[in-house]
Amino acid sequence: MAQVTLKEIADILGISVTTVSKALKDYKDVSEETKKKVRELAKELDYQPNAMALSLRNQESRTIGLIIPEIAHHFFANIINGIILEAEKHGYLVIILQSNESFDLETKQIDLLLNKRVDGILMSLSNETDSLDAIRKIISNGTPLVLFDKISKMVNCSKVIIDDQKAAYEATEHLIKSGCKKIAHFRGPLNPQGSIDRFLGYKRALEDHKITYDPSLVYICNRISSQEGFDYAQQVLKDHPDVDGIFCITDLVAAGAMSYFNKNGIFVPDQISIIGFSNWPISSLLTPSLSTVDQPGTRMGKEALGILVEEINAKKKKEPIEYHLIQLPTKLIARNSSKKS
Amino acid sequence: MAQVTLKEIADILGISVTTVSKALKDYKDVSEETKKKVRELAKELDYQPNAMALSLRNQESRTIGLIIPEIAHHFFANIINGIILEAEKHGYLVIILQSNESFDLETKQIDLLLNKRVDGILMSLSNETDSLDAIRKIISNGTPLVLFDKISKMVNCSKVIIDDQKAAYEATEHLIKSGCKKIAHFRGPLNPQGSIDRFLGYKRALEDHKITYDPSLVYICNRISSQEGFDYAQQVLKDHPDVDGIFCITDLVAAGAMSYFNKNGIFVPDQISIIGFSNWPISSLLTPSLSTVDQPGTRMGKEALGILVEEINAKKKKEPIEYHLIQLPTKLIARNSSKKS
DNA sequence: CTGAAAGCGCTTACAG
DNA sequence: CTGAAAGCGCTTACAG
Repeated sequence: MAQVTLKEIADILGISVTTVSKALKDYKDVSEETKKKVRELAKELDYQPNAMALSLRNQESRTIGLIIPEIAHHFFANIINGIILEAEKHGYLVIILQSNESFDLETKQIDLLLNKRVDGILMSLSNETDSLDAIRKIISNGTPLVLFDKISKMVNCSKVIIDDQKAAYEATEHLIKSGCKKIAHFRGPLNPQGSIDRFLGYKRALEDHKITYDPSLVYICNRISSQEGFDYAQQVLKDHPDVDGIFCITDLVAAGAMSYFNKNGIFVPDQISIIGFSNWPISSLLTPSLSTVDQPGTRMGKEALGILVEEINAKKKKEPIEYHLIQLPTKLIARNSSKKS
Repeated sequence: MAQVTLKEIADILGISVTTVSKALKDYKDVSEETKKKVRELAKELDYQPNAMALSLRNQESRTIGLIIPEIAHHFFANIINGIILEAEKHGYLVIILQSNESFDLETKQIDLLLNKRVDGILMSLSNETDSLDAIRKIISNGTPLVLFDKISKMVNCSKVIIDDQKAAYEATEHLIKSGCKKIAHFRGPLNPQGSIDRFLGYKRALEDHKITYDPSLVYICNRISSQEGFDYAQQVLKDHPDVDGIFCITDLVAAGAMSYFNKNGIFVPDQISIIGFSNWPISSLLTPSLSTVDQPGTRMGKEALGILVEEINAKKKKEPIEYHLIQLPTKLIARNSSKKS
């Protein structure tokens, strides 16, 4: 059977829709007796307010939109987890869209969400994103927006990120302190801020420890794949036979590199130390176990959603909105892949 | 600025809302001249129909709901990927909820989606789900429902699954053919159908190859974690020093087991062969690379969504709905962890 | 204490 | 060819 409406309850009870509505919302100007009758019947018929009607009437959809480059990705999956968890607490539902690192898709998806009249949007940018017009449209349209992880500094809104530069600095410093003298970096693409910041952290750590930065030790992983890690492992040995440490943009790349070394009798960490980034669940199970940097994905999701809800509420009350920039702490996890004996 | 409405366009042009609406929908009873004027202004003002109003008017939300036990899980993440991809093609948005393997949460989430008046629901059951009342409510409510992966045979609706029994049979047979004589099974919890079916496939493969089934070789991983794999690896060696093969419910469990063996100088595959399940992205990078069974996650998501949309359309046209049971093929992936020399 | 009316933004059967 | 009216299911200011 279809869902019950206020009108049906009103008809059965022989009263008006208005009174039913008010009774259910516990208005003080309805008699206790009427309230009781209404409540009982509503319960019996399992009345549930129609969300479509509520949205239109209240001008809020109680839904927020999320655009993310990739769902099947450990870190993002954790962020989604945090967002959904927190959204449920605040009574929001989450529509998820995947940009697949495509700028065109991302642009279309912004329109989809805007048309859907979501109450707010959470976004992590694709690597391809070069124009910010679509994103600025969200803001000029009056829809609260919070950027997380893959952000652009050029957009004026709240942001939740990790301190990539500091995290990368610590990872690189960890290799240095464990005895590495010549450290390569398998970095991410040139465009995304996070990839730039990790590179800068790497570079700064070298300089602070009086190791000359050598651009030929930096390899670009455009797809951030294990295959690239595998291939560059071979390449870096050819280019620099005396390399003794690698800082990889991601655990996946690090795992690919390690797999090459394992297959070719090069001992990790004795000959080459490796550290990754992200702390994938399986990283501790690699042989040797992979050192890495833990990123608080779930927490990032929760924080981003929390700020978004704040801004939605401020907008409703027509209060001014203050933008936040939150940097979440990361944690270095030293395992066996960087333990020089 | 807020979004433009039909009324605003009508006012500017000095015509009625009705005509604007019809012009935009290219009704034949509107003059070309009017249509042109309306279209141009609509474009200029970037008019986008209000989805809330459309939903209420058309009695469809163009939104479907998805309830899944866990998002941060490789296989499920791929399924979500497939669902979202396909949904976008059909013009549907997807609201995702995570049951976290909790029956209570799952029940609440069903209500949330029903209240939201989603056009259809996609679900994979939690391990805890023992009562099917909430799920049957979806059906009696008239909302199309498709179950995938973790299903219950007791619910009368369409289902998309893999043939777990066959896949497990093949995995076990692969170990037998590679020379294993005494094969343990690190199985999943007792309740979920998939876990039962994989166990049955294991058992049947043994019997078909004249290996006596020994219940003491079966260990239950209630949380399906790598830690359980690690612990049971130690345990099985103690209980059965001559065990020479393990079929694990999941790659994660297998990785845990392999990590124990690697740490304790037990050679995989020479002493013990291991095969997992699911083909996690990192499984090929383990040392030795992990044999496994590939499950078509993305395809499963696409199929499930395709069927759901069919049923939504059939319902709209008041056509009878025919339930499908789709079994997707899996693929055995033999790698080094099961290669006896 | 109760309810008729207006309105959220659309669509469409109907009248002119 | 155009537009007034009704209606999707609610809420709330207002009248009685």
